[in-house]
Amino acid sequence: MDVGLSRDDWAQAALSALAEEGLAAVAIDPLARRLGATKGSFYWHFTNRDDLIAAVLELWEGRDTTDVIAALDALDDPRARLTALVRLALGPAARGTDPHAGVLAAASDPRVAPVLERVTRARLATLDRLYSQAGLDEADARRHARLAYALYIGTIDLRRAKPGELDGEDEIEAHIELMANAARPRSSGRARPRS
Amino acid sequence: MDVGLSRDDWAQAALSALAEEGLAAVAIDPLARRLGATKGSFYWHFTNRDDLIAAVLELWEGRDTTDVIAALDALDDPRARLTALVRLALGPAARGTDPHAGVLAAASDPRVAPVLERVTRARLATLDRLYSQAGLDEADARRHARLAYALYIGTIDLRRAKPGELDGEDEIEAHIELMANAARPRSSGRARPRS
DNA sequence: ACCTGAACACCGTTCAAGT
DNA sequence: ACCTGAACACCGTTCAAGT
Repeated sequence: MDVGLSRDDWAQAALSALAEEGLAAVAIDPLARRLGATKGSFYWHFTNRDDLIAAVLELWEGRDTTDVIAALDALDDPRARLTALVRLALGPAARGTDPHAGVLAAASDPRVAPVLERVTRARLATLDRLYSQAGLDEADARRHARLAYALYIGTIDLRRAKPGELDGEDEIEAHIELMANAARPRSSGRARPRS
Repeated sequence: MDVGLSRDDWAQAALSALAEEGLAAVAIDPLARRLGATKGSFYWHFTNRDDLIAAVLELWEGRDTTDVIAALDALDDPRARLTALVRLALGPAARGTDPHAGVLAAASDPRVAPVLERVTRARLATLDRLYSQAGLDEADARRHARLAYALYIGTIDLRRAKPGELDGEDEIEAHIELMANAARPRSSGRARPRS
C-alpha cells in the first residue's frame, strides 16, 4: 500500500544515521534514498536540515532521559544505583549503537550545544541527588558528581580514541570502584568519627 | 611580491580552521578564499582533501607531543609533573584555541582515528611512566594512568558540554587532588601500615 | 494534503590551458 | 614549477506543478 512517510519516519531514520555515522550523516539526500523518497518530499515535513537535526536531538534527549530514569528506579540502595549507572554508561554507549557518541562529537555545533547542555545538566542533577542520598553534604555531592561524570564521559572517549584499551574488566572495575568509593566525604576541617 | 603559497601555508591555515570550527571547516573552497588563491592551486600541493586532513593531523600530532614533553621536562618531582600535566590539560585546551577538541570531535572519522590512537597511546605511556616514577607498581600505574586520562578527557568534554560548569577553582582542584592522591597504591591483599 | 522533478548555490575534484 | 578557469558531481534548498 505504500503509505506516505511521516515526520517521525524521517526523524527515526536520522537518529540511526546519527548513531552510526555522526551528525554529518543526518543528510537529506542519503536519507531520501534510504527511505525511497525524493528530497522534495522531505521539505513537506521539515522546514530545512536544521529542523531535522532539531527533531533528532529532541528524540535523543527524550529517550536518553527515559532510559536512565527507568534504570535507576529499578534499584533502592543509592550506592547500588551509582554502580548501576556506571555499568549502564560503560556498556553499549561506546559501541556505536548509542547516539551519544555522535552527539558528543558535534558538541560545539550551535544546534547541538543547547540540547547537550540540558542533558548534561539533568544528568548532573541526578548524580547530585544520588551522592546526596549516599550521605554527602551538598558541596561534596556536587564535587563528586562532577568528578564521576567527567570520568564517565572520559571513559567513553578514551575507548573511542583507542579501542580495546578499556575492555578489561579489571580496569572498568577500578573506575566503578573509584566512583563508589567517592561516595564518602572527603577529608576537610570538620571532625568526623573514624570507622 | 606575492610569492606563491607553500604546502605548509595551506596546512597551517587548515590547523587554525580545525581549532576554530572543527574538521568540517578544513574545506578547500573556504581556505582558498581565506588565502586568496584558487581551488586549482590547492590541487597542485595536495592530492585531495584527505591529503590536507592528513597533513593537518600530522602537524597537530607533532606539536602536541613536543609541547607536552617540554612542559614535563621543566619539572623534576613526578608528583609535581602529574599536577602540572593536569593544569596544562585543563587550561587552554577547552578554550577553542587548541585543536584537540576538534580532533576529538572527529574521533570516529577513519582518517582521524589512527592519529588520535597514536597520540592517546603516547600520552598513556607518559602517564604510565609518571605513575611508576611516583612509586606505583606496573599494574597500579596502568590503572591510575587510565583513570587519570579518562578524567582529563572527560573534564574537557564536560566543559564543552556545559560551559561554565567547571570553571570554579574549587572543582578543578578536586580533580587535580584526585589524580595526585591516586599516586598511591590502591588497597589490595597486601598488608600495609596505617597512618 | 502530500509528493515529484527541475532548477540553482555550494564545495570537492579534474583538467586543459596559461605563465 | 605553479596557478587559473571552466567543467562536472554531490547535496541543501526552492518552487511550480502534479495527484
